[in-house]
Amino acid sequence: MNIPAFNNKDCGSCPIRHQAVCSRCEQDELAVLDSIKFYRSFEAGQPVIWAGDPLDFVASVVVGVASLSQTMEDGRVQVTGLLLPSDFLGWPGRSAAVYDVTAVSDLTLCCFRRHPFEELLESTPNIGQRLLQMTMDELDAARDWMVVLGRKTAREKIASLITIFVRREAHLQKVETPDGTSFDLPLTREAMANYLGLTLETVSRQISALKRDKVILLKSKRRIMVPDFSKLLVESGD
Amino acid sequence: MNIPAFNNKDCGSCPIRHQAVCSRCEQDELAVLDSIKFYRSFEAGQPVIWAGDPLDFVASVVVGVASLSQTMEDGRVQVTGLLLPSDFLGWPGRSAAVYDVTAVSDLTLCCFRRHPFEELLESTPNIGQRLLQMTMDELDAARDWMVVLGRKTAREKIASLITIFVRREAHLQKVETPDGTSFDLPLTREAMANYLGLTLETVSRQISALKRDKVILLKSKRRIMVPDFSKLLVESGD
DNA sequence: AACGTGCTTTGATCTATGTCATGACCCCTT
DNA sequence: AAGGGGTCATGACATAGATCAAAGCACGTT
Repeated sequence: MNIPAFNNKDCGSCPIRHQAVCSRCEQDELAVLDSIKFYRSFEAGQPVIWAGDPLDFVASVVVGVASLSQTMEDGRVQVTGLLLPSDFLGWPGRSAAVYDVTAVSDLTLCCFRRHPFEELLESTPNIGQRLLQMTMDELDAARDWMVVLGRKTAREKIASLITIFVRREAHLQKVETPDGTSFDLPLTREAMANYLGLTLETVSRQISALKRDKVILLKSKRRIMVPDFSKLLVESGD
Repeated sequence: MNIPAFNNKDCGSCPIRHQAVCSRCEQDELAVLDSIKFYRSFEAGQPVIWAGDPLDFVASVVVGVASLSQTMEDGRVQVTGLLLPSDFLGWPGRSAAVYDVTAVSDLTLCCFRRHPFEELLESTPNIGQRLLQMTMDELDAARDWMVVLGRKTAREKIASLITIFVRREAHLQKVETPDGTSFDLPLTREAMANYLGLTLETVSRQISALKRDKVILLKSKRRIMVPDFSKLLVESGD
């Protein structure tokens, strides 16, 4: 039981300082945010909050991946969002979580107490305007994902998911061409299935098929290498 | 070629005055908005804008229904959003449309020139804050729809879509219980299919099945009556 | 009244993906 | 080394929904 530590509590050297909801803030605004912030960490697999539970903070993802999901009465699960570093988590104006939130990998959140944060949204335009921008981007991403869920084949779905991880990895490594990028899948086959609207067996079969067709190379069950990104893009259907 | 007219250009008696992006505005703020606004109307079936085309306004839907959609290279289409009266259309901060926008029924938009509107977002908190609230609600709605696309059966999808229309109709008529609500489907079978990630044949078959099972009654191919809303909800899977 | 067009329904058949079942692999504990 | 839990791969089979095809219906036009 090792809770991942995050010891760097200084905004000045925060890894998401210039992408997160606080990115437009000046020193004085940052000081106010600092007074209502605290960090929380979660182990991979642990729940952050369940839908309907009271939630008195909002947060930025600092390190790791979180998922938003909904579960139907009979147990069917759909993941409706992946939150990567700098993404915003929370529902200003609501006192309870709307969706289940789970730490997919080890996760560190920079949390802000909800009430004072809501006051800052009214009083500090740089925060509200940045959050509006981020929320509109998330909405476009959600709409793009609907095409994946509604119209793509299983193979295209898997390829689409892998492109997300490749792009993220290339971005993190500041590489301009993503050819040859390799990385660890942060999701289990089951979690991928729940994000893609498939079963885990189909996910497994399609990954095997992409491997057989040399679109991806598997160094281990989790570690993937993409030799030719454009080939992957063709397989993803867009 | 009869473009639907909308002659009421006075915000004071605008039907969406208290739900739209302008809902929090005071008289003086409304006067500024008024100076950058104009109305546009579209016939059912007409395109409003294509993805990628330059778009120099944002808008509120005043009357009618618009759809957002994406088309894949091989022609597969996914509708990623329905915009009903008071919903916001547009991409502040972007000079081009992100998705195809189509008038599903006869449609009237209250348009604001984009550049001055963006300035208002900076200078008039009541507008930016309302837009943030609306965008977060849209994002939650998009995530709810992902469950429909990813995890529901064809029958559940149809039932889910009908509940949306029933709720809207009951809301418009200010009826508290939606039992017995009747209304015209604003979408063709094909448009429903594109929203639900199905083919039009499957849509047609499932509507026939729900009719056979007395979940819905069809007065004509388009006009629907829902005798027992709770029965419909059960069929929708949530 | 006849015709054409867009929308819808329905039938027959096919297929991608789900379901069920088994075994492999890997890592941790004893 | 043996056992056990979590994860993953793969085969055999079932089925929901897609595809292909035909025809019905509601219209506006000639």
